Amino acid sequence: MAAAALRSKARLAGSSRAGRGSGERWDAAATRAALLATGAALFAEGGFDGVPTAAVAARAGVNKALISYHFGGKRGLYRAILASGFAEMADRLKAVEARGADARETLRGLLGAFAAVRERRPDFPVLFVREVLSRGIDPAVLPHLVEVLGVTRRVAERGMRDGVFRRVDPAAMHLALVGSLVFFLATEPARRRAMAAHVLPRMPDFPEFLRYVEELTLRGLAPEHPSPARPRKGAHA
Amino acid sequence: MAAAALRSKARLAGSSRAGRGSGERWDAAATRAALLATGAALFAEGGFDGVPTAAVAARAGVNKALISYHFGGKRGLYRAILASGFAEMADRLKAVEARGADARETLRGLLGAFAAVRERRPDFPVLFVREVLSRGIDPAVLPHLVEVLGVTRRVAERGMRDGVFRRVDPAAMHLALVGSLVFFLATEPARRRAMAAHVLPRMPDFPEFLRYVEELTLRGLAPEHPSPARPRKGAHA
DNA sequence: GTCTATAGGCTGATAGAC
DNA sequence: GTCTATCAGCCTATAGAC
Repeated sequence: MAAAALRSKARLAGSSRAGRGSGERWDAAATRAALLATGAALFAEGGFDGVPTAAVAARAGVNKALISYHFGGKRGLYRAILASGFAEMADRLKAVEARGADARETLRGLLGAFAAVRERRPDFPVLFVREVLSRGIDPAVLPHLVEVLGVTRRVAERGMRDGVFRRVDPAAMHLALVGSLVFFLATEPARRRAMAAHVLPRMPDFPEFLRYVEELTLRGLAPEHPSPARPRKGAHA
Repeated sequence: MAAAALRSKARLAGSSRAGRGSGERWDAAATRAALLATGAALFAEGGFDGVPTAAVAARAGVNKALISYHFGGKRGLYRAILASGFAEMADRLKAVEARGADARETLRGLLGAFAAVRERRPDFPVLFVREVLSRGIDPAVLPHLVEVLGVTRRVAERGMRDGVFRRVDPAAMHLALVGSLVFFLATEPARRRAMAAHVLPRMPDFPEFLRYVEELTLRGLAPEHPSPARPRKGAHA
């Protein structure tokens, strides 16, 4: 997690930075990437107010002053971290939606997208919860939130239209789904620690939990009768 | 929310404080109560690190130094707030369990207990989430958490034994249920603000959401066949 | 772009009078 | 039990050298 490691990682994923003169070819981009990555990890653990900029800079192997230089201050860094996480989340969900599968299959895909995000950005769920707990949602992330809401709303509506879901409030479905997943992920570190210390019994890991939520939701949303709403056409299962 | 109001509120709910000499009869208890109430509200909004002790003291109408005197410092006050909230939550859930109704009815009762806690302590859900997000769960609240976990686990097991729930992991059921409810409540303030600013569409209020979760869970947990496991006895609905 | 040094603000805790 | 006054520590931001 030292400067070198983070910087070379950033270099590999470098955002199209063509070579320059001598020693400083990808330094700026690497600095930013290191600060974003370290900031995500530390802010997730301690919250915005709980982490000094010195800690972020040190663990990123970067000078304190560069936070102000590149992000305009601590708050700016925090915003940048959030925005990038939300953007990725929204993009993935929209990609699943674009596949155009039926409602049940799309819903499964959305759960899979959650798993993918968790894989790539394990800190994001915690940051997400912290943000939505805070006084006001950052104006920069709100559009992404609205997009996500739109995706799940459309799945719900499509499912109801096609007769594979019973009549429910799409927003309630969204909140229940997102809430249980995000809560699970956000509290996973604490749960893991408690289990390691044997103060909590064994609890499911994320794949197991995902399966439970998927099953519960698909069963819980199933219409009363095998296939009622679709114009007409005999039962199909 | 000034000193006077909080103190008299505390006096009414005073914890068996017999009269004393002259002016200071219930002052100490009232001071503690005011600090606990104000602290809960402010820490919920801003988090532990986000709220100065001066702010808590001022809004409680109490002197800053009394936080150290009565609670041994800021952290001590925070702990006391958490502990009392968790204790009430655990007590309510156990009371529902003690009613001894069948699993489905008990599950409904547990959801009702959530609603009751939210009524009496609107800040608790947020504090709960913040706590479980933090580095380590406070040793003082952990026992309560384990108790809560035990209650839902027993409901799940009983439901499965009686054949009214299909076979699921009780811990997964617990996490999905608690997660969606707590997430809803913890994010309600932010959602409300966003809806007032017309940047979010209308979303369900808590009673509506509770009904959705109850319905989803009971349907989603229902066994495949009307009444399979219970020794024998024809279908019952 | 990066780094050092430092300014300036705020915070939690306490000593000691009442 | 309550209050005033004060202090030592930490934290963010920036000026200016390289």
